[in-house]
Amino acid sequence: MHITKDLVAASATPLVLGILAEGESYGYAILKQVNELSGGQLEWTDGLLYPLLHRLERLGHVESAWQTPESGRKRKYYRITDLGRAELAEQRAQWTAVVETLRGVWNSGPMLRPIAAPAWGV
Amino acid sequence: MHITKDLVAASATPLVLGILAEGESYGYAILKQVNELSGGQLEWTDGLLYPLLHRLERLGHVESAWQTPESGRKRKYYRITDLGRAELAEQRAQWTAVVETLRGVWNSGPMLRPIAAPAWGV
DNA sequence: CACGATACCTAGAACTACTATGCATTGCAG
DNA sequence: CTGCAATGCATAGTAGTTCTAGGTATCGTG
Repeated sequence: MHITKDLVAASATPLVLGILAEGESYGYAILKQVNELSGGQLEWTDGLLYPLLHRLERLGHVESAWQTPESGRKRKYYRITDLGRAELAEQRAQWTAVVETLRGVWNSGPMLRPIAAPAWGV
Repeated sequence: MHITKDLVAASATPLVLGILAEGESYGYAILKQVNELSGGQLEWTDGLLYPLLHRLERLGHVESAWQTPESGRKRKYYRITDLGRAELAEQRAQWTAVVETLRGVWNSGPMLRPIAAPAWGV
């Protein structure tokens, strides 16, 4: 299953903030995590993630710091800020609202009768 | 609560297909329905909806036909096609997958420990 | 010492969506 | 009987964003 561009875009920010809410991490690791975590359905590229991280930092939702492990390359670790946590909560609320609306439509709730249902082709 | 542009974009197609899956309708009515249905949270404009309907028609997901009611203006009624129903099912599956992934992150499932959790600021 | 994996970054083309505007009809308030 | 709000549909063009493609560099391993 290939996931729509729009859906990928809409879920990117809450996913990253959600992951960082559990602990610091860095770009490459986040990438692997998301790709595995979704069973390969969300095919993120680094070209998607890095600009997003930069944007989140510019907005003050995350902070970053370089770290050089004993062995291996330098990594830029990201940490969520209080503002970021607030944003995450906001995003969760929005997702909940939209999912509720969709569920309403998909379950054909009684409030969803069409306003007019004329015979087709008259 | 103002809903993100991305989220609006991602939910627009499944919402419209979902509404039309319950019966024919026309632009203006769909607009009112969505705005009310979401408690005013999804603020759709006609400039968003009409191009979307045209696109869905171009893709063969919906069909349209003009109708003139006894009283009132002419309306262009839209009806979902078999292809559209297939697309709707596909979209539902995608939404489910993404929502599941998000839920996993938000609930801090045990599989979501960060790969490395170094002391910050070292 | 070469190659695959790790790790990060960005310019610019390619695409897309939203604003603003336009048109036409109907029904109701004044 | 007139003028305005609501109904109803449509699109051009800009303003914006996103993805592709490429670039840099280090490390571990065969």
